[in-house]
Amino acid sequence: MGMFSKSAEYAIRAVFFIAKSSYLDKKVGIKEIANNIDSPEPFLGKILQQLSRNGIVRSSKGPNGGFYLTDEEMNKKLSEVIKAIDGDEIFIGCAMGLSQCSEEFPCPLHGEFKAVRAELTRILNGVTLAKFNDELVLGQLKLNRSKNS
Amino acid sequence: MGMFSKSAEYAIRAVFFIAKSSYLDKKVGIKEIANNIDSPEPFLGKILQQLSRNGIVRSSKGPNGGFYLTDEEMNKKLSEVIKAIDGDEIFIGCAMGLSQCSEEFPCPLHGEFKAVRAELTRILNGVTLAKFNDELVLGQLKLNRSKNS
DNA sequence: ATAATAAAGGACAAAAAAGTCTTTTAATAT
DNA sequence: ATATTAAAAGACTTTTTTGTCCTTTATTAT
Repeated sequence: MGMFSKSAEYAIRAVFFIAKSSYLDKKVGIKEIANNIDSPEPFLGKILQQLSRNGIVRSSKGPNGGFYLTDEEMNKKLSEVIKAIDGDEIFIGCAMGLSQCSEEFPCPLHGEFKAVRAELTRILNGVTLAKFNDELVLGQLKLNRSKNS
Repeated sequence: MGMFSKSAEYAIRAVFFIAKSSYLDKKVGIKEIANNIDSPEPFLGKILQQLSRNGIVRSSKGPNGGFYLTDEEMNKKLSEVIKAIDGDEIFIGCAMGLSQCSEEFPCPLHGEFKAVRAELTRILNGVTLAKFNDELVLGQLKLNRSKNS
């Protein structure tokens, strides 16, 4: 695995895609999202449910329904997206997996990993969903695996 | 999960413990390691096998056998331990899981995550197994979950 | 009201990670 | 040589993660 779980990776891509659509006041369905971010459709459904329950995205049922973001969600940090899916272990946990590791009783790597976690936190707190929308809307960035740039 | 897999966490703790024993020219068996780092004994065996195959630790069979490190292994970087178990995805992979993400065709988070990965790499390359031995041998650091400091 | 649409929810299946058990191989002490 | 010790190897089980499918609920257009 990479830095995050597969679910969290899908979540990030999905949220960016929804943000892009919301920019045009357009709700998007699971199918369209899945097609655009290369994710299995039913599995993505589960992830979107979680994001919805955690207030990261909004949804409406029925015809013309789908997922969307309001200004409120646009200002969510990427760290909140990650936490909604993977929890906060990556932000606070001990690198060696020692539950009793703390400032008071630091593990051998505690000091070193503080820097890594701080950098990770700083960056993921600094990125809001709105922040990338311009680039995404301009088409300079892509969320899927298509070959042609 | 945290930053690394459970297996990698056990591996780091085990390698530090073996380093500490090797400092005293003492080989250690799976059972003793497992007891001291809070890991399931047979599972740890598998992990030590992998570390051995990858040249991170040495082992000898038979009476008075066990795991140990020579000066050569003492100079291994922590990043090599992680890579032996988890592979190198965490050091090179795209945060969003996009396989085609690259310098040329960066994903929306590419630039931001470069900094995180660089910091992670810098730290894990900077830590050799020998480096922590003094502290460990002096007993200032611990590798298990025991309550009394 | 009714039909159509789309997310929510729950039960299930497959794959991967984590963990266990037993047998084999290599080393060493007697 | 033989018994003993300890890692290596392989087969297996459990748990977690990932992924699928089917039914229900809510919304909207007619």
